[in-house]
Amino acid sequence: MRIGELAARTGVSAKTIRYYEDIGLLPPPEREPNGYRDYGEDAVDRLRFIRDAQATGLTLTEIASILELREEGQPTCEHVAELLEQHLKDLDVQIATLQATRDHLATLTERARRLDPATCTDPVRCQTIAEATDLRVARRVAQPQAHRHS
Amino acid sequence: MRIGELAARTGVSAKTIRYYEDIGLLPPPEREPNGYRDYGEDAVDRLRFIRDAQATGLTLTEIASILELREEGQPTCEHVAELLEQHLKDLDVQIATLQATRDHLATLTERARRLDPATCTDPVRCQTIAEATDLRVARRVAQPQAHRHS
DNA sequence: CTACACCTTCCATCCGGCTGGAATGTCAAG
DNA sequence: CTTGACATTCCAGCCGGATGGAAGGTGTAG
Repeated sequence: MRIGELAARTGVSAKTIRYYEDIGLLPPPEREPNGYRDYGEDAVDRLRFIRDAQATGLTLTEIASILELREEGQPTCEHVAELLEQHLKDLDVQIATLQATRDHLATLTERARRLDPATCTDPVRCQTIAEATDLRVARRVAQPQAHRHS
Repeated sequence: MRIGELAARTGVSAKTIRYYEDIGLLPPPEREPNGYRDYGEDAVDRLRFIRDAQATGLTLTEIASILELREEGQPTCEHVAELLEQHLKDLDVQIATLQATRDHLATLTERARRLDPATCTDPVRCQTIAEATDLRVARRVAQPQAHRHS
C-alpha cells in the first residue's frame, strides 16, 4: 500500500511516517517503479505498536531499540533488556500514580461540578484548554482504526 | 524557605521553579528584603501535585487551570470541569492501555533475557539508551522526597 | 491536454519543557 | 576584606516530536 493508505489506516500522518523512517523507526519500504513508497501489512502493525509503546512513555529512540530486538530476534544489546525491565517497573509505578491522581482529580471534578458554571470570565483561556484537551486525546489514545480524518 | 531548599525538597530544580513561576504555574512568592524568593510549605505540596499531574499526561497549561480551580474554590470556567472529566476518562483508557502494553513488553523482555547478552555490537546506542532511561525515570517518576541530587 | 489527488525531497519552523550561562547582588564564615 | 555558596534577571539554546510549505514528479479521469 502507499503512504496515504497507511496513514489512513493507522491515523499517523504521512508526514510523520516519513519522519519515522528518517529517524530509523520504520525500515525504508520498497519503492514502486515511480519511487512511491510501497508498504506491506506489517507496517500497520509496526505503527500501531509504536503508538502504543509511545503511550506508555517510551521515547521514539527507545522504541526503535525494542523494534530492533523484536524483528531480529537478536539481543542488540544487554541494555535493551535492561531498558525493558526498567520500563516495566516504571509502568507499575506510573499506573499506581495514575490511579492515585485519578482519585485526586475526581474530587476536584466533583467540586467543579457543584459550582456555578456561568461565571466563565476568561474565554480565551477556556478555548485554549478545550483545544489542548482535543490535542491530548488525539495524540495519546491509541486509535483502533477509525478516526476523524481531515 | 528559599528556592534552593524548595528545589532540594521537591526534586525540581531552582531553574525549573522560576520557569514555572514565569508561566504562571506557581504564584509569585513573597520576597525577602534582599529580593530572594521566600516560599511557604504549600509550595512543596503544589510542586508535588504538579509533578503527579504531569505524570498523568496533563500539560503544564492544563495543570495551571486545575490549580486555579483548586486554590480559588471557584469555577474559572466550565471547560475546566470538562477538561477534568475528560481527563479522567483518558486516564482510565490510558491505564488499561498501559496494562496491555506492559504485558506485551513483558513478553519481549523475557525473550530478551533468554538470548545471549554478549553480542552487544553498538555501544553508542546502548549508551544513549542508558542515558535516556535515566532521564525518563528522573523526569517522570514522582519523587517522594529522596533523590539523587547532583 | 489539463486538472487533480497523490506522491517525492528538502529545509524551515513550531511547541512544550526545560537548561546553560553571563552578569550581577547578598551575606555568613574564615 | 575576600571567598564561596547561594540568589537575581535575562536571553539564548537544546531536545523530542513533529508540522508547514515550496518545488516538483506521476497517473488516472474527463
